[in-house]
Amino acid sequence: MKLDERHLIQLAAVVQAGGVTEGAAMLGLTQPAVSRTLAMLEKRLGEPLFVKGRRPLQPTPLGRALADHGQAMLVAARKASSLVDGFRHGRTGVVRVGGTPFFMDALISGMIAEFQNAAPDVRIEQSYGYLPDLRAAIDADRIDLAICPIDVLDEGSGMRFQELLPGRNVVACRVTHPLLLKRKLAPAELLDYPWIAPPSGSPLFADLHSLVLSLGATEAKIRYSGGSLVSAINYLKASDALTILPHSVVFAYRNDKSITALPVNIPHPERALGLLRRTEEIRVPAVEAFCAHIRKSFEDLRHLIKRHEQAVIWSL
Amino acid sequence: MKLDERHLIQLAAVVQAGGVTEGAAMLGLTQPAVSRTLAMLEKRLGEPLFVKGRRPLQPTPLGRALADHGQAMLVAARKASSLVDGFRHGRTGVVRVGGTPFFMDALISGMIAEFQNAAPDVRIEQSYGYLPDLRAAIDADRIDLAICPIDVLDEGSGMRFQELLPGRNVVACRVTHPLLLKRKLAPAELLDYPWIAPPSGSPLFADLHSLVLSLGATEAKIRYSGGSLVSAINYLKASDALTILPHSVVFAYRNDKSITALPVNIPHPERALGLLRRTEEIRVPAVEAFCAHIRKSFEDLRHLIKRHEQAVIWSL
DNA sequence: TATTTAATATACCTGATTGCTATGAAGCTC
DNA sequence: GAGCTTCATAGCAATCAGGTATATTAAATA
Repeated sequence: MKLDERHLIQLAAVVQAGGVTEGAAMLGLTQPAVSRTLAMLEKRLGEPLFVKGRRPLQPTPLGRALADHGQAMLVAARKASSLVDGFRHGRTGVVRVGGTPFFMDALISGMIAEFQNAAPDVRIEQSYGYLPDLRAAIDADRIDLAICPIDVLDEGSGMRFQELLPGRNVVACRVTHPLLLKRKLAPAELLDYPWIAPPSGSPLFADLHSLVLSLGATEAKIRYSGGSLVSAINYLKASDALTILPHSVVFAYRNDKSITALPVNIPHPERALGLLRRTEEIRVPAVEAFCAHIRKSFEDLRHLIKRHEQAVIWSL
Repeated sequence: MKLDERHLIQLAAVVQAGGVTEGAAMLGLTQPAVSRTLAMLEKRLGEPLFVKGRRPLQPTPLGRALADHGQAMLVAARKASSLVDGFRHGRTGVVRVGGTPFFMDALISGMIAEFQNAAPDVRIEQSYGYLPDLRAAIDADRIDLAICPIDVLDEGSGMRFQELLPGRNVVACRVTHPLLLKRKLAPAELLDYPWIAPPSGSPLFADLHSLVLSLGATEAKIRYSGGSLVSAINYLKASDALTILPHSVVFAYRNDKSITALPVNIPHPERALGLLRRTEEIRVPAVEAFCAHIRKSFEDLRHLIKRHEQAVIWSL
């Protein structure tokens, strides 16, 4: 016996409300509509759903049992509705974000936490990678967006790039580093200290190479490599080693007061940190909201950096 | 956002089946119908439910989440359907049966067990009472049927009566009772022994009274009263007391070989055990099936009694 | 790469169903 | 029994769900 789901829901509402009129109102329908539905149901079933002639409308056992199933449908329908509403406002869903390890660890993870304070029902699936992998992942729809440094985006790739921060690297060291005591720092002195190599394959690795070249050398004294950001920072804290890091990453650790940037200018890369997405991406509100949050966060970060630097200048 | 339940179910079927065509088939619909439903859904939501251009049809996160809710509705709908089917064949439901204690305990309880061997999903709610209570209970729709002795049913009461067994009482005693040894049993001797009184209010109680009167006395030596059937039987087994019982009840205990009926004729009541129901009862299949089973069981019982008595005659 | 094949989308039509308003019938309350 | 509330019925308009036929698209194969 095939039953119309709508009918069962109306039945459930009536049983729950204890009357046709109220049940109809609960569903935003008129009483005659629901009344007819019940009459049709009874006719089709050949069985009554309510005992006749009792005013506090009393369901038969069958009526009650069917109403229970209708109730299940009703709650499913409600849940589906609220799911859609949540989804539309970006309050629900999944965002798959990929990015380069250092930025993700230093900056993005915290921004994700902030985002989820406002949108707790959006799940974030993070993954790591560098530009080629990330592009492939976006193409294959394994991630919704990537956050990574990028120099130039070839047109027609179906990708959209939005800059978040200009590229700017610094040489990082611990706050007790001897070079910080020098009144005047000769760039060549950098080569006197051991270096931590950024992950191979990362843009930073290439930047380190060109830095070394600009210093007139062919290679630095690489003593440690392969570690994640935390490993590098910890190593940095415990030694006089140097490494190259994005300025924003060092900035993010400013409250630690354990690492800082050397006051030495190094060539900044022709590259900016940015948001990479498909242009013809199906507009997933949660993803939109997340991207908006990330952009907002970086904008705030830019201002913060600017204010911070002015403060430093003032204090000099 | 209001969503049509039917649409969600179709979505669920498609997601589950992994294709529109198969999903449609699963629901007994054609492919275009379901295809259009999905298109409409996507249009209304403003969000895609499936990622385009992939043949092993792949739902978007939203599509999958909505399909889950649709799945819930689908199982509810299936359950409702099977509920109705079960109900129509009397395989599901509740039967509320009232009856006089002795018959219920001695005969009906066993028949209920047999019935449920065939219809395990029908719940039986048993209650006790005598005719006036039972009639009131039927009227108030507290029970679906009553099984009790009844003499005459006034017309126009909205009740229907179906005879199950003719009224026939016997004097019961334990198998080692001294009166059973007597070659010829004078009815007056019955009064020499102590008696167990049936529950006050029961027809049997009235029968005992008229039996005593027919023996020329005004009252028997009542030593025990108020007990249920089991109490009475146990008392009977442990003493030379007598009591009046329906023949069928004593018959039901024949395999116990602990109580029996005295070979003495006593007036049988103008009353028959029967099934009492409302005439305009809404036809609940489970109730119908149960009544049919009860009538069948009593018919079998009648034959059994007849065969049993013939065997007894042969053996004499 | 061209061709075939399977699956999905679209177009169009019909009948059923839903929703409404208006109104009659039936219970409950006092 | 009067008045009030609630349920049932009738009639009507609009929508929608379902069907068949067909175009389009994506996958599979040569």
